[in-house]
Amino acid sequence: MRSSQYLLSTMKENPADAEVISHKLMLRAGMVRRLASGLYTYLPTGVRTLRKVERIVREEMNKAGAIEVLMPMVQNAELWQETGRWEHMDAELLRFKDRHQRDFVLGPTHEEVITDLIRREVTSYKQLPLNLYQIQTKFRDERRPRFGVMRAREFLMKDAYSFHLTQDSLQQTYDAMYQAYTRIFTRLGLDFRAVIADSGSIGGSVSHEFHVLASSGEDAIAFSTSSDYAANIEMAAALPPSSKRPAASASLQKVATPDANTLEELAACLSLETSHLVKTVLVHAHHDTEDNATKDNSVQLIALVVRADHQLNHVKAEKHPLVASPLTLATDEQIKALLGSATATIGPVGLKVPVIVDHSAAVLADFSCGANEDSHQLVGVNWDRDITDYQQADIRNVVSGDASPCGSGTLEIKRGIEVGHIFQLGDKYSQAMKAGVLNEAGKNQILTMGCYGIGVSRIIAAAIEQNHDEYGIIWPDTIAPFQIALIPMNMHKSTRIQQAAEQLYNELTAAGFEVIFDDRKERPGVMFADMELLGIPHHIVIGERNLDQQQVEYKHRRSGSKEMLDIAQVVAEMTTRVQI
RNA sequence: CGGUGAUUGGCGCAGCUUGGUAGCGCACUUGGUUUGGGUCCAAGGGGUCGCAGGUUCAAAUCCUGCAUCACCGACCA
Repeated sequence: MRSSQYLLSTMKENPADAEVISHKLMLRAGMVRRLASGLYTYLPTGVRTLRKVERIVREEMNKAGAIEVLMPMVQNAELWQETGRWEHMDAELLRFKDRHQRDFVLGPTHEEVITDLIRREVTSYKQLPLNLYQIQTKFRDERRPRFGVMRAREFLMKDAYSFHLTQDSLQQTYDAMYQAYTRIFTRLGLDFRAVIADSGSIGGSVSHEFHVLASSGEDAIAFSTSSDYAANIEMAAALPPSSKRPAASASLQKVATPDANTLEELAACLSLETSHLVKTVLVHAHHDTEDNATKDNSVQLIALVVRADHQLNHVKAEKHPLVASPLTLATDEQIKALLGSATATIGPVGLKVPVIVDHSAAVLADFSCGANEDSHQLVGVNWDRDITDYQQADIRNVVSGDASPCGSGTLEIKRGIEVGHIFQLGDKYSQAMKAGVLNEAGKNQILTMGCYGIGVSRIIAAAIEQNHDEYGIIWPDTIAPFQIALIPMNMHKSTRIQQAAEQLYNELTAAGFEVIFDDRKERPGVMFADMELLGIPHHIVIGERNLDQQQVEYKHRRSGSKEMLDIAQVVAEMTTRVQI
């Protein structure tokens, strides 16, 4: 590609609304442009990288025995009503009507469509197992799109769905996908980890996420310092403390804390460590009957208590049998109905609702909590003496230094960008949609399913987060928009340079390399800066002074190392240097 | 969804307090100059000042409403 005939669209300055480095660089390098919140146009350079990521994903999926299909992005509401997700997925699901006033959604995922397909097409156990995938645009109406294509509303995803007669068969495909994902992210040149994950609203039991490690990541991951254990913090179990609760020594007192607005101020005001303070949250209780009204004030509440220096873990909390899922905070009106005033200063003493205490808060003695009265705090509080009816559970996030639940080492927390997620779904969708086949005994049997996603467009942002420097992007060879940048110095002044450049361009292109030939009438500094910003991994500079020795300069973008190459050897040298 | 802030040429910004013919840098066009790290000089082109309404002789500027965008939060006693 000749840059004079291409659309480079590079920018010197950072656009004001970009926050993370990948977003800034994608805009500056001319990979994407924002259309509206969470919606992006891919410019030619962006598309080239997108297609390369797609290619690697496709190759490895095919190799792992998956078969490509393509499903519609627009889906009819009936399917979503069948699985109940028309109601449950709520605001994230973009709904609209066609000209006949029929309801549709823009597909955020395709379990319903693929299950509908399979129940029609597959009738015998002999056709199983099957693993079908597509690479397609998804739309999720994110409450807060951000970080450019990292959390966009419209994005490119590889989603695969497998169908089985038995759990063993599902486990085999699941393992194969785990291996395929490992190969994909390795080929993409990413520093990643597979971690134990929550299956969330998709459903199912067993699940792993694949995270690219980066400080800008939105997820926290807990690692053991001395084993392979790695889990999303949502799932990392906090072991109960081994220490026993000390005996109560203080008496219960109420103190006024008028000026304390934060936990730290409160702790200082009471001369306590924040670890001797507990915080209490009121949430909705789980209803046995499904259609219980949840909007009136008669809703049942539950108090959740954790140490003030810990964080409540939503995922753990909503899995507790007493707690409503999804986790729903009590409204001011509901708190007022319970306590007589809409205070935010809540504590478990004297509460007329079930109390669930985190293990580490339950070993505190002589601690402090809210007095259920504005600006007042109880001190010298003790379990069993002051609060008799409560139960213990693990409802907090692990923190760095906690004992690892695998039994070996302590936990360390790092941040990650979720680029892949695999699930064992079980029969959640096949049961709801009656997707079964005839088994060997001639009986209808509901299928068991797995599903496997990769955020193709997100991978690009994640790769940049891990691969950049002060000059711009540093692409891994496998996903660079171009492999080689050919940079002639002052070509328009020298026919010698021009001839050498043209010849090299033809030779490299004929040898199958993807070359960006910077034939613009620009000064050298402009070309260097643009090619570095773009992140092209291999640069070849043709200059008058080296041409006398029949040499060109080779520069490696990542290492910055430079060396001279004989012009006749360039194609052979590139063959050994460019990774494919 | 809640809070905060922003919206002036393709990008980054000033001007608004105190109303009076819309400006700067980058980018773009033309000519010259320079040529191994974003040269320099000169001349140009390009803006319904987010939208609607109001106040006023006069609104980018003051007032009202709306829209869009960004950031923070959505465990906090």
